[in-house]
Amino acid sequence: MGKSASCFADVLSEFAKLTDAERQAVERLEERQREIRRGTLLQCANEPSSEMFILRKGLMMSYVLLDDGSRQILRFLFPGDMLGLPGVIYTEAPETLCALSDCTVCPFDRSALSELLTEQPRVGALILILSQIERVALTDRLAILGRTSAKVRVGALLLEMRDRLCTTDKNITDSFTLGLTQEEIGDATGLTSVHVNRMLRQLEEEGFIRRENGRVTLTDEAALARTANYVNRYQGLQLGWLLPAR
Amino acid sequence: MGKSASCFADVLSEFAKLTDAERQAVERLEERQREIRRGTLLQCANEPSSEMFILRKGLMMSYVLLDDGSRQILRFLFPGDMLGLPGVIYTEAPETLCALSDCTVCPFDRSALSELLTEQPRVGALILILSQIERVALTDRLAILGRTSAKVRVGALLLEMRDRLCTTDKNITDSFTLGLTQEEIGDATGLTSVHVNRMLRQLEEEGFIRRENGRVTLTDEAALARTANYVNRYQGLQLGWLLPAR
DNA sequence: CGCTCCGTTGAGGCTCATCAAATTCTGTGG
DNA sequence: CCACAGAATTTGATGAGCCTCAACGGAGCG
Repeated sequence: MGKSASCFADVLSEFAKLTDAERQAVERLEERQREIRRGTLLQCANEPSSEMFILRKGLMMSYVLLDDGSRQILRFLFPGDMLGLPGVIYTEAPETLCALSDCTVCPFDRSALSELLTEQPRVGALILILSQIERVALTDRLAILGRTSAKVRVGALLLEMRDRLCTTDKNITDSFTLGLTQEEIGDATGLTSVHVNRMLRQLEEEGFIRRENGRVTLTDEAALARTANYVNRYQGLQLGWLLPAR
Repeated sequence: MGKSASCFADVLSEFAKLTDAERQAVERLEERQREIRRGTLLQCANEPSSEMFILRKGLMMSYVLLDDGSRQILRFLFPGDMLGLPGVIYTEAPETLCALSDCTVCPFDRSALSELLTEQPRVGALILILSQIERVALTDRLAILGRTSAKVRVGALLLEMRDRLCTTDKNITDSFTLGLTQEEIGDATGLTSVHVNRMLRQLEEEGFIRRENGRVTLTDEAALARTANYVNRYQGLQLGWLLPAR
């Protein structure tokens, strides 16, 4: 694979071979590049926004704050993800985008997206597919939050993080550094950090995981996936029908 | 408005004026039409599916069953909605589509979508926008499930249902028939039907709503919306930048 | 060296689930 | 039109799961 000129083109290529023209058009989204520090906000909920981003390096999250002060993390964002589309279609962004580590992002104007969609319809179709994958991942989390116990929620988060980290770093198998505080895990799973702590401990005691200073090892991945109804939504796709070979 | 040849074209027209060619292409999705009875399943989770639908009349839902037997309702579906896209991009559908009332649906093959996307890029862009609106509605629900009390969850569901019913029936203001059992409300909000019952009663006692055999009246909509952080995601859109007038 | 952030642990209380049963509503066939 | 069966709603009692509050230890950093 190596360092491609475009992270996002690499993601799209997983689903369909791009023509040269398509690849060039996609690469234009990543012409500019910006380094941001951990904690930086790229977009703020309830504020106007006209920029979007491709995340090139690092870990980010999107979240909302409710007015009792509690936070719900909606999604973790990984290299190759396109960020901020919901923000630019509304007059006020529905969510906040925040860097969880130092990151590299490529900002682009919404007009760049508009051009890309109208001039490269196949790319538009692939972006729609990505949007649907994200949708399904969100509905999975909805079911987890609505219908499962704290222990299962934490386990499901670990599985999802592992799988998403894998797409960036193919070396990862069952051991990885999470890069999240227990409070962040709690805000993603609808729990308090205190209870997350107890659940991690319990998962460890019951032999599902092992922990050594920030590093997590899944020791019984199959059992974890079974209790959490977990499915990796970046696999099992069938897109042959969508884009005729040309 | 009147009876247009295409429900879906009417939805798209809310966001951008369609050309004649675009409208015709969209109308092709609704060439066939099928009446289905309450309880009919159009698509089953974990089974292959190659068909999609436009819902023309009635109320449907999508849900998943966890293997402890509990059900999470993911989304309620209203006339003008496109159904089943997540189902056709995966080899096995991620969710079940079920009719909550007698419905009229227009089935179409996935190749019809493929053609539409490649031949009418602006329509593709609009479908992407619809997909993003749905995404934001889902993240709103994620925050509700993760971070709010049972009472707020039920209140938020009432508000959302009212707003979605409004787009079909412009007469509705603050009073409407919900068309859901308390068990269904529970499965959508992550509660038991017993607790939904108590919350409805409490909302009534506290003057937020009134109920008369299946009909709900929102008597203090503003307060309800405030406590639930509710935003109607079909409003507040800004799409002028997306599709150049032609 | 002190400060802050994060993880850890304990005690107690509230919210919501569970179980059970009575009552009302709905629809269907006689 | 009525009788009946099944579904949906309502209510109560009990307890589990998770939150809240509080305190302490350790790691990183100025």
